[in-house]
Amino acid sequence: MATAFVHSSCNTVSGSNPQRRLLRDSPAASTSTTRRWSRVNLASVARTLFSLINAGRVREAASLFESTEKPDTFLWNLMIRGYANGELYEEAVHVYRRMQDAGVWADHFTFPFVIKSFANSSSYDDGLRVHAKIIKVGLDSDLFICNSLVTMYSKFGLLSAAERVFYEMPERDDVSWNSLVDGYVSNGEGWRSLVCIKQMQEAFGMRLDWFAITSALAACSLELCLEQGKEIHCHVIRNGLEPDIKLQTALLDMYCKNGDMVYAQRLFSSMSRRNIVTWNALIGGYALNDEPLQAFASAIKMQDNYMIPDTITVVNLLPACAELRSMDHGKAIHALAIKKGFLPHLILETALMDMYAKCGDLKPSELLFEKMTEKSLVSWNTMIAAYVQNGRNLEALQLFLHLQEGPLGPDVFTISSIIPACAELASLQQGTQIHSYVLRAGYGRDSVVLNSIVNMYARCGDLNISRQVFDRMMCRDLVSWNILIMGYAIHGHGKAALELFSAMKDTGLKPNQSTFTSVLTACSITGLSDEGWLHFDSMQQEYGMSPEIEHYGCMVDLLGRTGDLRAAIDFINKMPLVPTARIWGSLLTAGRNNRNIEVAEFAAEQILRLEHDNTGCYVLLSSMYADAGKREDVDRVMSLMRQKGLNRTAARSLVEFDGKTCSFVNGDRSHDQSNKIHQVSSVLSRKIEEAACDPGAIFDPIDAVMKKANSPNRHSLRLAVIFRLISSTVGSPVLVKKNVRICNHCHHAVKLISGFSGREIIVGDTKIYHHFSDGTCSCGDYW
DNA sequence: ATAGGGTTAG
Repeated sequence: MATAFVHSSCNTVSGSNPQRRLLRDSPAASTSTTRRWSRVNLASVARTLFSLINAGRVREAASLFESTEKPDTFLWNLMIRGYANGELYEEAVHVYRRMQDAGVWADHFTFPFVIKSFANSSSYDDGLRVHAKIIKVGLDSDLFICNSLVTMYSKFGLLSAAERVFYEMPERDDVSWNSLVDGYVSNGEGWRSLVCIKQMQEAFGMRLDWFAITSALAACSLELCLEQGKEIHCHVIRNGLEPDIKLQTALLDMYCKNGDMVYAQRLFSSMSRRNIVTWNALIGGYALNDEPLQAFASAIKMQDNYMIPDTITVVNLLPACAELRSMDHGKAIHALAIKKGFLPHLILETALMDMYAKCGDLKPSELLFEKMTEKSLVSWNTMIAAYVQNGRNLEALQLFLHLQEGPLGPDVFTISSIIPACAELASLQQGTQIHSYVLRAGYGRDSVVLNSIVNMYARCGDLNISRQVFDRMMCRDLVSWNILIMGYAIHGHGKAALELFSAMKDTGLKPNQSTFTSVLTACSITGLSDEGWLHFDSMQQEYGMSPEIEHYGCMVDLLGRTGDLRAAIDFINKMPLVPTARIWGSLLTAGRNNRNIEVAEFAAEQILRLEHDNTGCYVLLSSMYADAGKREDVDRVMSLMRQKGLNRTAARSLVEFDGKTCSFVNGDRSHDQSNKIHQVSSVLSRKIEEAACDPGAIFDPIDAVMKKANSPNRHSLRLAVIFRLISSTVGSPVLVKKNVRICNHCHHAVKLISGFSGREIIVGDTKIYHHFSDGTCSCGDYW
């Protein structure tokens, strides 16, 4: 052994560089006696250092190493290995640098440790440099080095580089294959890893070992291949592979991820030993598969078995709290995590943010997010999604813009949260920018993302672009069609929507429940009565579907639209489903539009029986009374609402200007141009009164009762429309988005304004889009 | 002496 050390030391020290020899061989050390003594000394140091490193005693090894004069390659390698195996990668790299500075040559033993250190400290540039060096010194065909490089590149996410090393290496062993397979799995490429495994088995006749099996199981979890996962399970049993606790847990996890909790539970019961990881996998499985109670039960059972919950247990339980919408459970777990000292922890904090948001409380989420010392893209995505889920679209958009100021770039998750926010806000400019980002970032083939973009353009009032994106999609799925049909429906293009529906059927796609929601919505909004009934029947007769509450709602809307309120009530009474507030809401609207107060009162009664806090219902009823001149009833309804401690939803109108969303409330004076807006509003109001057909102009008790700020002249919609009219190019359409439905007064006023200004004005409310032009509206005054 | 992933957030 000692000779080998001396040999490698000679290799390193002497070489053929006279200058190096000159530098290293100082006159004092060049006598033959000193050299012999130092060889003996080096050999004994090597033996001690070797056993210290193997025992994991790196610090002691380091002090011995530092006191050693002129350590040889072997000693340097030992130190680098000691640090790398102790996960002290910075130190390992530091030692490697000192080794280079000392002029000692790195060999085929050195590089695997160095590569590992760069790989695990995400030192991308250093990793590439060391690869170049390896090629330069001619070690690029070494099996161990190449295997390490494959792992390094896949840890960097550079799969094509990993593949290149793999395919160019002169010989490959099982570690080479397993490293590549793992590279695919850990980069989310489940399919490619399964293909690779098949190849190594079939084309190269290799046996799958423990590592290959665990990778294959992870791939089956990723791609939801339950059948292949089961095959691997059989393979384990058939080939008599000793299923150790890790392998069994990997199997358990595969069943959990594939949603087969029955099998997972069976496997779990059959296990002779279980550790914390096993329990965590089971708990995570129940939480993932919407069995929150089972998740909690398992956590309790786990503790009965003397297992102490760890960070991962807590992370796995949080989605169960979210699923139950139980803040109490969530808070208790949060408290436990604090008590146990699990925080701060990036993943745990992110999971907590998500839990609070899903339980409907954004405050704790925001606090957690602000205070996080380290934020990953997932943290940002979670917070953005939290805002969107809770209807706080403006904040979501602000946070999204804030994210882009930093080093992190939005990914598909970010995009699929933020696009619906743009749709809700009708932020066409923002949405368009994000669309172009999607194309640049290469997410333009993701059908989920594209579908949300088609929807976004439709909700931003641009049906043409929406259609264009749809037409250019590589593969349109059922959702794409449903979205586009709905887009045409809400803009009042019922005929076009129905044409799309038949085009969809021509492609061989089978409609689902959502398709019929889109189709029936199209019929009801456009008043296509015969077609509506035809499709309502065909959905049952031809497709064997049972209509859901939404479909019945559309039919009530349709009946209301044709003015047959008696038939609408009969239809509701004969429905096989229990009518919900949504159904009575359609009847209420029908009553309002047909000016039938009795029907409206009846519908409102039903709604308030189900939803005592439905403010929209009070408001609509009171406005009907107002229009009918029933002052006492207005007072009665409004005071009833106040008694219940309810406030009417603050009406808001949004417009986008210069890429920013501007929000207006009734009587708003907060805007830069408020003075001008109000001046124009007064002028227009006079013109509208002169036109003398405002239904509210003759007698308007609401105006009398409410403060002046609440007069229809000051409604948020009018302010928003005027702002947009005076601040945009002549001739371009005006788009306003509202959070409540348009009132009669505004509808009438905007019709006239579109005539006065010669501009197209599009107003999206919570249900439909009104296209005003030349003094008329696309909804035909029924909404 | 050298290369290796059981459970964790959207």
